[in-house]
Amino acid sequence: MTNTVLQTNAVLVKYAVRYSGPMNQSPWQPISPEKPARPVREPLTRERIVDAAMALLVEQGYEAVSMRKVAQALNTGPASLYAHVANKKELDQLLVDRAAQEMEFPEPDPEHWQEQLKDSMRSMLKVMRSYPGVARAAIGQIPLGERALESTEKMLAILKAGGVPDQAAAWAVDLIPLYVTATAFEESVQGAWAWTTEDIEGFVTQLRGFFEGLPPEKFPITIALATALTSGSLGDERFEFGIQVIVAGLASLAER
Amino acid sequence: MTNTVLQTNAVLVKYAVRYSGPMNQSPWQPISPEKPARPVREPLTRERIVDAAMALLVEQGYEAVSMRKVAQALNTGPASLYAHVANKKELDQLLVDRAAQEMEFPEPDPEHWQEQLKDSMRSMLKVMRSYPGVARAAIGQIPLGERALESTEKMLAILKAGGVPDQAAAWAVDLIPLYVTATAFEESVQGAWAWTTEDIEGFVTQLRGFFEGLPPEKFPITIALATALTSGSLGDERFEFGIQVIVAGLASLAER
DNA sequence: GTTCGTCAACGAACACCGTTCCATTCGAAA
DNA sequence: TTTCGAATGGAACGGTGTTCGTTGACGAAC
Repeated sequence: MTNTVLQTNAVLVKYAVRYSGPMNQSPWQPISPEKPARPVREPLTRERIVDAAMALLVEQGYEAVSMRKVAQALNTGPASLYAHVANKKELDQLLVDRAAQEMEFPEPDPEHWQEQLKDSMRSMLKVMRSYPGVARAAIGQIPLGERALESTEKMLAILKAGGVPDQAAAWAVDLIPLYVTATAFEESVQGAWAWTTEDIEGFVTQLRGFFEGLPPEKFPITIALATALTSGSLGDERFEFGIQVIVAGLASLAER
Repeated sequence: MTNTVLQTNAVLVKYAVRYSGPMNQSPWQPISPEKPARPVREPLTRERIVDAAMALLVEQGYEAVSMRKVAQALNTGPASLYAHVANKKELDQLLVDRAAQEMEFPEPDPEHWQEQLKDSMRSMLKVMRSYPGVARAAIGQIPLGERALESTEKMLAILKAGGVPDQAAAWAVDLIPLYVTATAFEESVQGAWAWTTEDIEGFVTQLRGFFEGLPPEKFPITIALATALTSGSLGDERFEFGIQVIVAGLASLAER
C-alpha cells in the first residue's frame, strides 16, 4: 500500500524476466508496454481438473497423474488445484468415482442373482480396464463417492434378492470390489495395459520356461503345472475362475 | 590424462569444500593433510541391505523404506545400494521373499484340506501383518523369489490333495495370495497398522454415522445395513468371511 | 617394493514428487 | 467506483528414485 514504487519495480522485473528472450538481455532494458493480453480462459473447476486428470490417466497411466502434470495440462501451476481439490488422495477418489459412474448393475432378479453378480463384476472390470490406472487409485480406499455408493447399493440389492444373509452381503460388497480391483491392478501394473497380444504371449512363454526350469526335487508340482499356472493370462479365463469361486462361495451361504 | 593440473585443482576444491567449517572460509586456504581416517566397516551386501530395509519397514511402515533411509541406516549414501540391488522394486521383491520365508503351510492331508488351506491363509496374513507394509510391496508382483515359490508349491500340494482339478488349483494359487495380500494392504494403507483399538472404533463409528446419514430414498439398503457394513473391522471376522467364501467356492469345484 | 588396473563406495546432482506460502489479480457486491 | 474476498499461480520446501563421475583401497603384475 505504501510503497507503490517498489511494487511497480517488482512488476517491471517480473515482466523483464518473463520477456527475456533466448539472448538473455539485461532485465533493465525498456519493457514492452503491451500487457500479455491475458488469455481469457475459463475458470478452473473441480470438473475440469478431474477431466484433465482422467485424460492423463488414460493416456499415460496412474504414475503420470501428478498434481504438477494435471496443472500443466490446464496451463496453470500446481497450487491452483488446491483451491478445488483437497489433495492428491481426494483427486484419486474423484477419479475412482468418475469410473464408478460407468459401471452397470442389473435390476435384482432372485432367479438369476448369481449370473447378475457375475455380470456386475464383469462390468466393473471392463470399466477399470478402460481407465488403466484407476484400479491403482481405488485400491486401499473405501469408496465413499456418490457413484461408488450407488454401486454398493445395487450390489447389496442383488445379494439380498439371492437370499444372502445381511452380514454376508455386507462383507461381500467389500470382497467383490477388492477382488476386481486387485485383478485390474495386477493387469495395470508396470504398464501392462499397453501390452500387445504378442507381448503377453512372449511373457507367458518366458514365465512357463522359468517354471519348467526349476529344480525338480524341490518344485515337482509347480513344474508339472507350469502350463496351467501360466494359462488364462490372455483372456478372461483367470478372472472368470475367480468370480466363479466367489459367487459359488456366496451361494453356499445363501438361505435358499 | 592430459590435464593433470586441472584434476589436481578439482581435488583441492573438493577437499576445501569438504573441510570448510561453519565459518565458510575461502576454499583456497591450505588443506589439512589429515585424511578422514576411513572407518573400516564391514562391506555392503545384499543381505545387510535387506536387513536394514526390513527393520525400517517394521518400525516405520512401507513409506519409510526409501533408498535414502536404508542407505542412511547403513551409514552410506543411496548410490552405494545400487551395486547390490537393481532398484527399489527389486528391493521390494526381496522384502516380500524374506517375509514369505516365515509363512507356514501344513503337510497335505486329504481329509482336512479345506481347514489346511484356511490355516495357510491365516499364516500368510499373520506374517504380512507382522511386517506392516510388505503387502504394499507384494501387491501386483508375481512372486518369483525362492521362498515365495516354495509357498506356491505347498499350496498346490494341499489343493491337489483336496481333489481340486489342476487348472483350478493353478488359478487358485493366484487368487489366494491376491486376496490375502489385498486384505493386508487395505489394513496397512495410511499407517492403519499403528492404529489403536480406540482409533478403529472411532473410525467405525464415524463411518457408520456417515452411512446412516445418507439420503434414505437413494440408499435404503446401505442405511439398513450400516452396522453390518462397518462391523468386523476390528478382529478377523471380515477376513474369515473371505477365506470361507473362497474355500467353499473351491470346494464346489473339487472332484470328490 | 613399486606400479597399475579394477571396482566397490559414495558425494553430488538431476528430475521428479506433493504441498504450502503469499503476492498478485479478478469479479462481484456495496 | 470502491472494496474485499476468493481464485490464481510462481517460488520454494522437503522429500523421492536414480545416475554420474571421482575416489581410494586392494590385489596382481612387474
